[in-house]
Amino acid sequence: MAERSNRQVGETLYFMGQLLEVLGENPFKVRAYYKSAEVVERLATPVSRLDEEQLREIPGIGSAIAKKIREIVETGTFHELETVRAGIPEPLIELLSLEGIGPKTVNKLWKKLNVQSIADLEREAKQHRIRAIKGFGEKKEESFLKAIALYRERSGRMTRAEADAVVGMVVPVLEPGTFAMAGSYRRGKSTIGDIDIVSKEPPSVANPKIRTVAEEMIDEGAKKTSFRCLGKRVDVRFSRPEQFGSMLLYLTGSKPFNIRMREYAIFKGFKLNEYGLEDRSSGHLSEFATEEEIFSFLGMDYIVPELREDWGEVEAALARRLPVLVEDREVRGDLHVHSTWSDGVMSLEEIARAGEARGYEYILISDHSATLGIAHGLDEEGLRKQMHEVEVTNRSSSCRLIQGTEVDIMADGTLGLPARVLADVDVVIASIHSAFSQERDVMTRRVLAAVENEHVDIIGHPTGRILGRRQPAEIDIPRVIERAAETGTALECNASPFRLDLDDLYIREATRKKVKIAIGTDAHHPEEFGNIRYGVITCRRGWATAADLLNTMSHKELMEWV
DNA sequence: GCCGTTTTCGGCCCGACTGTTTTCAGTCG
Repeated sequence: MAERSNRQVGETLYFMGQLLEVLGENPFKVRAYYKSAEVVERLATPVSRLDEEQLREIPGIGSAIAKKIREIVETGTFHELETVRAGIPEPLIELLSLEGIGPKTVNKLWKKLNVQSIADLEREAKQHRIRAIKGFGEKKEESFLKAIALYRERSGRMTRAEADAVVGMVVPVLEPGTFAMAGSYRRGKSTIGDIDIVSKEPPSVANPKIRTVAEEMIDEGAKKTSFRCLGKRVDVRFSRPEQFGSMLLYLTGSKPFNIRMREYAIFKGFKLNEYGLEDRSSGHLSEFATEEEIFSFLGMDYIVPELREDWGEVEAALARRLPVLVEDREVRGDLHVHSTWSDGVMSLEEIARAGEARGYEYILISDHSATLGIAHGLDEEGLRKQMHEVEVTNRSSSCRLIQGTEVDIMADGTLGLPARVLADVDVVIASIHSAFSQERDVMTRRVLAAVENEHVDIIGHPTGRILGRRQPAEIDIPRVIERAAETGTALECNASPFRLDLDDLYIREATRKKVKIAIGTDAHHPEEFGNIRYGVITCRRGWATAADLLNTMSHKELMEWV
């Protein structure tokens, strides 16, 4: 039987939450299902391996949901879900994806007009039958049609590069020094839903400038403005400078982190909101210009944005046991770069100059092996010629090029170059570039074979995902991490904004198991060297310290490590 | 349905904005 992935289990729990919500169930019960879904999906360990008792120990999962998870693992669903599902038309749930439509609206449309799908809603709105319902009017009909149109052309979450493009449009119209980025952008997530900004400028000053870059103003109030830019939603909250810290804390989130912080504030006798901390007995409001002052006021260490996920960081901050995360400036080199010897556009000379310009000690030249047809890879002879050119280039460069290769992990788990060649290469990255749809067991064994190969130093982009285009391959990453810990193999955090692979949760699992992480940009073009920051921030989200990375080692230490 | 630094029962974050309303419900973040 195929093992159920955490994603599948999470989606099932999430679906239950949606069904209950549309039925008008107790909102806290609904929240419990959503919360458990989220917890399961960001757990590195597969829930299918945990028994009921172990599941119950996970915060957010109680005895009822623990039982249901076991049921999902064994049967793919659970009895109560099937009972509830039978009473609701399936396409109804999709209506929840429309902007401005929540469970109450879905329920009302269903009960009053027998709307069961988006197509039904579109028809009813066009024929002006919505306005017949009490509480709904002409504007609702318009907004439903607009939401449907928007949903059909939806482009989903942004890569970090796309988000940077939106930011690049908006930021130039704002006054320098008067604003800060917030939301998932600031937290460094690998994909971004919308762009959040906190501004000290009053809306009367900022809004006219914003309109010049907005395709559409979604709403404009005295305290916030929402608009669309490059098709993406941007939210701006306005704040007085004295309250800037509270507003930034609030808008940075995450939502679970905010809830945790506000609960803790209640425990300490305060109400926490975006304006400050209000003493619950006296009503006195303390204001904070910076986030640091808020953490200090509550008696905890400062939590950097990357850690704000309610992932144990609040407890760690209270106990003053937060990790010291790796920083950009500690990175001494890039561990995955392609040259004109395979599918890159840079010569070795150009790569060395780029490395010097960035102040790097070294760059790992990791061109493809010849098995990958599309990438014009190197065979044994080509690789030996490249070794010579690397040597020559290094004579006149302060940034050392390290001879490496990115060798294919073939469908059967063997490598694309013979062992005698790999033995002569300083650093070997082994990656999967083909046969992504193998079954989980086959796929996992394939990667494990590479981990166990004595010549392999790093597993490149381990899950193979391409954000928005290709799901992660069916690989048991926790098992790969366990084995990598035993063999001393490093795992890559590929810094391409289209990959960010491994992602934060596996980085955290890997560092817990003392597996080293190698950040590589996979750069094929000179402008891609800057992507290293996406890799660093992803590692920070995975609680990685400088000691967890290969990139923080000196050239000498790195060579000793391999 | 979860959880307990105040609780094994009774809470569960907090506020902005829109549309449809004469005071609020619903949605969103």
